[in-house]
Amino acid sequence: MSEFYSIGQLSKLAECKVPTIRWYEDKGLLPAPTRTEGNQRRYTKRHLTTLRFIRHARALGFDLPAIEKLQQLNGCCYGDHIEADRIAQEHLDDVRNKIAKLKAMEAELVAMIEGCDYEHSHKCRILDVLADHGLCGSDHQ
Amino acid sequence: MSEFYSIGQLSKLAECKVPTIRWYEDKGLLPAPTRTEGNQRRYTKRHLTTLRFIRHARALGFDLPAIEKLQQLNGCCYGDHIEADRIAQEHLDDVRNKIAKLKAMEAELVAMIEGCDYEHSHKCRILDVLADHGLCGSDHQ
DNA sequence: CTTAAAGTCTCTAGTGACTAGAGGTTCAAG
DNA sequence: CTTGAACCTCTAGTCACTAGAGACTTTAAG
Repeated sequence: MSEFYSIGQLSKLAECKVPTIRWYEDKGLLPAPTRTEGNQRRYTKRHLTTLRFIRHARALGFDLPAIEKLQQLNGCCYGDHIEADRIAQEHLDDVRNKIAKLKAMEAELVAMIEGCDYEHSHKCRILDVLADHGLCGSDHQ
Repeated sequence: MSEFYSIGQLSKLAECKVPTIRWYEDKGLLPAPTRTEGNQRRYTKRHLTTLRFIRHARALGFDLPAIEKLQQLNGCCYGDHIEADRIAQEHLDDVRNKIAKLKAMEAELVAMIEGCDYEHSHKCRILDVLADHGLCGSDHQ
């Protein structure tokens, strides 16, 4: 078994685009790998694990600074566990806030679209509502 | 009643920051107002109406190209109504997609946080799950 | 061994919708 | 007339990438 992956191989294995890998290295999330004599990157299994960690955390919506903090915790002591929990909980709150906002948007959009009875009124409620916040029910920001 | 607003007054009336107003003008969403001899902007009620339309549409999550299209519809003919409806519906689908994705994230975050029983296992499930996608249930991207 | 194709390198610029700041000018009140 | 708030333009920064240019390296076929 060959020990090294090129950036393209790593890209396929981790389902992460090549420029994104380089970008993570640039930002310090993925350690710089060794290079060939011709200056091309050669990665190890460890890099693959790290990259998968990053991608998984991204898929869950963590931002890069949070991921960097999570990486520094290795989970072997109680403090690490508490801190990981705090970061995850904070992010969960964030996600829930976003959901709430989007649901408010959704409700208002539905009301707007369904309330539009052009056939009868010959006025488009969608454009009316947009023009006048007073015409819509909720107090979105 | 004075006919004109300064950019600061408009800002307060429309609850929109001053640089944002200038930026909308730059992007062609808000018509360029007249200027004083000293080159300061002077807005009319019409500008206020337009700016409120933009802000309301933004609050509902429409992006600027969509808002520009909506502005060009005045709602007085059937075609306008159909088009406004199409744009709104498309955006609603978008919003619902985002909600679905966030809910998937939420579920997985909750599972991760609640499944973390550090007291017993002395391993932090949060970090474990992030390191290995296989440990989590869903097929988020 | 040569050659061609595919892969890789660095660097810059663009995305969306603003926001922040520098450095200078104008307005309105007293 | 002075002062200070508001205004002007322009540039750069945000986030997490993505796209592209132009040059170099690696790999597989012949």
